[in-house]
Amino acid sequence: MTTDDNNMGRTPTLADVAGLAGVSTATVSRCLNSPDQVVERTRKKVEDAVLKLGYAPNFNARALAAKRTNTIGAIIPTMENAIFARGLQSFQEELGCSGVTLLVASSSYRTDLEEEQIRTLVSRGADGILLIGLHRDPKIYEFLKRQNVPVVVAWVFDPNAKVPTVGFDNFSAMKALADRVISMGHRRLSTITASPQDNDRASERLRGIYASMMEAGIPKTELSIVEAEYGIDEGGAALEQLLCQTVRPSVVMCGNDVLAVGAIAKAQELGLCVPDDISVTGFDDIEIAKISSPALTTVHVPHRRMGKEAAKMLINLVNAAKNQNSILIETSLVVRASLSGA
Amino acid sequence: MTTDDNNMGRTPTLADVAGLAGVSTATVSRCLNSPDQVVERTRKKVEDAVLKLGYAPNFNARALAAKRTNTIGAIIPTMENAIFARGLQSFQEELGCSGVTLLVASSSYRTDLEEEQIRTLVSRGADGILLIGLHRDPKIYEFLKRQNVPVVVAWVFDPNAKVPTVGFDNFSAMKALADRVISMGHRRLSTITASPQDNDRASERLRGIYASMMEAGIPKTELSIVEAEYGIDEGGAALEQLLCQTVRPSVVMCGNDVLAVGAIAKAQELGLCVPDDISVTGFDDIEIAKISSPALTTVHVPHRRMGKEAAKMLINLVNAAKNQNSILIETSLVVRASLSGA
DNA sequence: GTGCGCAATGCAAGCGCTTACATTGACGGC
DNA sequence: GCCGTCAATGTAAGCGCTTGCATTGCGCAC
Repeated sequence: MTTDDNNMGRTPTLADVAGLAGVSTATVSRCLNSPDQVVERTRKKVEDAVLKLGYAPNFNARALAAKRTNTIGAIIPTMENAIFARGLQSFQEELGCSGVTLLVASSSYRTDLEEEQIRTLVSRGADGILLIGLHRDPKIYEFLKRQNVPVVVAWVFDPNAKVPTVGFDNFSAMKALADRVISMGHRRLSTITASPQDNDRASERLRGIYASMMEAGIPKTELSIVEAEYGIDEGGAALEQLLCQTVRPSVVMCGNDVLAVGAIAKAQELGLCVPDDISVTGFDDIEIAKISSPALTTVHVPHRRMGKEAAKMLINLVNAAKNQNSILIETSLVVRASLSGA
Repeated sequence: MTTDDNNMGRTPTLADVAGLAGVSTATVSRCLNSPDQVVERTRKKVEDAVLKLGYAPNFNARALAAKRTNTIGAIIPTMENAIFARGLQSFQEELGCSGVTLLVASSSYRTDLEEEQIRTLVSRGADGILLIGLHRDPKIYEFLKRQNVPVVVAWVFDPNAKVPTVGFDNFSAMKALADRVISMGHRRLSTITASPQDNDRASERLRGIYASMMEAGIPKTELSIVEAEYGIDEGGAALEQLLCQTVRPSVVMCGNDVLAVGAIAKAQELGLCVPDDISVTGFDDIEIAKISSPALTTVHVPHRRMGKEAAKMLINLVNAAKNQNSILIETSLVVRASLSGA
């Protein structure tokens, strides 16, 4: 027994396998990547050697040589709530069907971090990237184009964007909800929203509320706005802030279900009855919307379908590089007990 | 203007930067990795070239040459609920402090998938790996050891395991809860749990319940068990199943808060009053535990601290390779309204 | 002025893999 | 029996980077 061909020291390489199997590295490589090019007998020898050595290919070397990673990256604002997790899960499942691995990073809603992570993903050789929302420094899109990395943007729909989008119309969805709210007699409106600054979903939804108010002839000033990060406790805190104001709003439209559930809990804690004293609405229709008490009026977003479509589109782009048309995901109003007439 | 030194075609490489800056590739590399080895004037030239070219280093090439990726991998059972997400978030934050990137994969609670993903992470050159729970094929641990990739296991505590763990004592935590439940007079017990088959957290917690029953002289048969995947709807379905049995349990101890919230919602839907007709307990103490109505009796797990400690430990292992001692994360009982006397 | 030490830089050998191209040899048609 | 064909395999040139070692040239002590 020699000292170097067996399981001593270094982790085994392609060359080790080739040596053991008595073939060239090229043949081993072919066994791994396109087995049908190799005759049965040879393949068997190679497979035995692989097993015996416990060989695992070095991904980085492979990526370097092949200039392809079969990897797609996604950057989401946060992993901490179910909203993105669910869409991402089906995104991942769909990718998996095509043998593509998903790399996830979360930006904590910070554009600087996001930018850094985009660079990281690119330099890791992601064949494509999924981003949430369109709003970001144009330089990033240039960078991506220059690096030849296709991008799909999800969670928003904009057929005129310079990158394909898979998502819903945040403006119209929220406007539809606001229309309903206003039609039920609400006039003193309020909203708890993520900062619309760097967040086009939030700003579009806000626009939706304003548009609805305008149509109903309600002055803009009738909407009180509190910004909050997404979280149950944050929703509660935001509600308290709203209640401090001179006129108490009759309804609070929350940027998502998590905020809404927090707001409801806090309202109840403060002795208010939802919806009699104050109505609350959410956005997303995640599971807690249904089990909240009172159950949450919200906008249903088919996250899974969105994730799946985004994956398909990205795979197409990676493979064929032909342009893809943006896909509109339809949302729907779900009216439940947390909303009542004013 | 020549055709190849500027921003045409290919993405720029180290050599391009070196050419533009009029230095060697080694110098450029040093500028990027240990700037203090390079004199100011040279560094400036290089930085200008980098900017001008929009150069981004090729991670794979770097990893191949340097045999280090500054990357740590984590495989969690699911991204779909907040339980792991939160621990992972602080894990990531802590890693970020040391300039380490996190790669996340989710195994959907499937051991075969997990194994595959471990191989993927290793072949991607992860410097270390975080795993949830100890229970898995010993071969995997051997593989990891052979590949020289340090591992930390979280969510469980076992000082005798062959790998360091950062977690809590699932057995004792659940036993403490069961002790409380039983001390309140409950005798007809039930539990909704993940399949304890491949899940040591679940099996330990189950053992905890049995241990408590035994101490109280309650026969094992008094515990009805329903297995369910983690999810609100699944919790509801499991509850229905429990209610079909001849004797209705007076308490249902759920494997986590998500199941518990689902069970509560379903019970209420069926016209039962919680806790008067049936008590419900959870595990984890995530945010919804507090806002559920009635609020959930559960076991508080400091997920953030666990994530942070795991990160520190893994970084130590990667750097120094000295053995680390397992860390016990203390849990605590949180008694809220969902549990009452039998 | 000479020589030494040392900081700054360059040279070039890989890292482990893929793949275009070259080589081999078995087989069948003539 | 010869040769063309083609499938199976081998050869070797990179992929873009890091890094040990060699080289350069500067400042200083003498």
